[in-house]
Amino acid sequence: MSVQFSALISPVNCPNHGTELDCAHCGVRSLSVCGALHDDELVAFEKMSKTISFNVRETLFEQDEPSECVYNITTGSVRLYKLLPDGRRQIVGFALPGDFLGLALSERNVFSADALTPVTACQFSRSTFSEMLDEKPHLLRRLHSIASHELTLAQDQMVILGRRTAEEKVAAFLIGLRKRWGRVNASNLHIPLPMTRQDIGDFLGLTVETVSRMLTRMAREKTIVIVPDGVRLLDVARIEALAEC
Amino acid sequence: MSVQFSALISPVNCPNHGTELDCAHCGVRSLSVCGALHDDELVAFEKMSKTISFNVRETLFEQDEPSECVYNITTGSVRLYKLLPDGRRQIVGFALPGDFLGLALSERNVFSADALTPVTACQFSRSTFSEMLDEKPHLLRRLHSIASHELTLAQDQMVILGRRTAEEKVAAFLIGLRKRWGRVNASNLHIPLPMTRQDIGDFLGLTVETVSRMLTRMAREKTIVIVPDGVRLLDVARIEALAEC
DNA sequence: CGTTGGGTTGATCGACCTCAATAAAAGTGG
DNA sequence: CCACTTTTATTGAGGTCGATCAACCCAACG
Repeated sequence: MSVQFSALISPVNCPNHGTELDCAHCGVRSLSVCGALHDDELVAFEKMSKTISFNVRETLFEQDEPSECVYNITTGSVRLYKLLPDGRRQIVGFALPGDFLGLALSERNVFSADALTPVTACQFSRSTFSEMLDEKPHLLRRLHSIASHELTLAQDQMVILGRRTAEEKVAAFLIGLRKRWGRVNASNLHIPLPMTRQDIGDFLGLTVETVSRMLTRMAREKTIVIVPDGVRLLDVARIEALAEC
Repeated sequence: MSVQFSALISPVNCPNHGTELDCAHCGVRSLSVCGALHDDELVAFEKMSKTISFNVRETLFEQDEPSECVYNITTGSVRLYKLLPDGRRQIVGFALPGDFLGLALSERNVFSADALTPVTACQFSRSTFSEMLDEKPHLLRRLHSIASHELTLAQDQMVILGRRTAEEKVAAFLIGLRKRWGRVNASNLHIPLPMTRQDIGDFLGLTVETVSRMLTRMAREKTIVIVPDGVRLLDVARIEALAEC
């Protein structure tokens, strides 16, 4: 992981020298917006982008601030959240490699984003990106398809938040993450959890303690094993039954 | 209301005779996808659509069924919901006049939709509509902008579901509806509630009883008045404070 | 080696749910 | 127009799931 990471952030040292090499060899291209582009378009596309990296806990952008850029995550994970004035927090999603941030193309950011792990991303000026959408309808089509998918996921999350028990929430969370990691990473029984228990709680509408208790319970019942930085699923069928029902 | 309604459903009696009159005089055009079209495009657009009406409780489409059509609501309200196998229900939204159903353009419906009141809508074949998007990038752009907005609303709803108290949920619900009715209907202190208390509960992750109790409490404290088919806001600032915080 | 930030575990509390009864409203058919 | 049923809304009493509060563990780190 650390090897892969340092290899991928190397372009950061010369951010204005976008070479063809990056996009052509990008592991997440097929998953991303860029997957919609032909090889020749990709060269122009790459010139408009800048590889950028963030350290752990570093902020990509903040809620309500003017939205200057959009991002395509290449490595690492990002948490996306909204804060209430009194400090309550709702995490609206976790961005993984291949995910696009800035779908709304709105004047101001509708949530905050910060890095859970070291992160690399392709950064585009929002206005440049928006102009590109007017020139390349198939890119817009792709973006719309991604946004629709996100909307569907958000609606699934509404079911989880509104109508499921703590145990079902945690099970659904694990199943959802497993599916998403599966797009990036073949191993699908080990689920990396780069976020804290607090983050999971703020995503599921639970407290840290409840998340911890549910995970320990599942571990006690041999449904999962808690490992450093994640969990390993032992009884996928059981977790899916909890999540689906 | 009943007069307006019967006037608007008249085209239903001759569904294949879309006349220019409808779109040109449509009260919600500027709010809808169709707002993106020029007058000349509108004629072609209209030919592809069919005015359709639904009675109270009638189903527009059901979750997981193949998605044949997309709809643009012209009058009435629709509830959109997901069911869990054990009967628990999460309402993911209410569609009002001007709202578009079928943003995802997916093969199968991701939620069910049925009419809360008599409803009229413009119906398009999904495939026809999708082809039209390829020909008219500005229509796609409009659709994407609507989808992004819906995504933002869904994320706001996640905050409500995950991190707010029962009273705040009901307050946020009223404020949200007020804003949306304001686009259709100028009167903004009277808020029509075409849905039942059960529906509101299933939207907010509460039970009927809790919704009823919160509304009665707000009425007792002179924040609102409960009227037939809706509420009237007395102290908007107070409700907004509850919703915002 | 003290400090700090996660994570776990236990005891208690309370917001909301559940269950039950009643009231009010809306259909329905004569 | 009125009995009758059905649906929706309200209100109360009591129970419970997850929150809160508090203690403790452990690993990372200067």
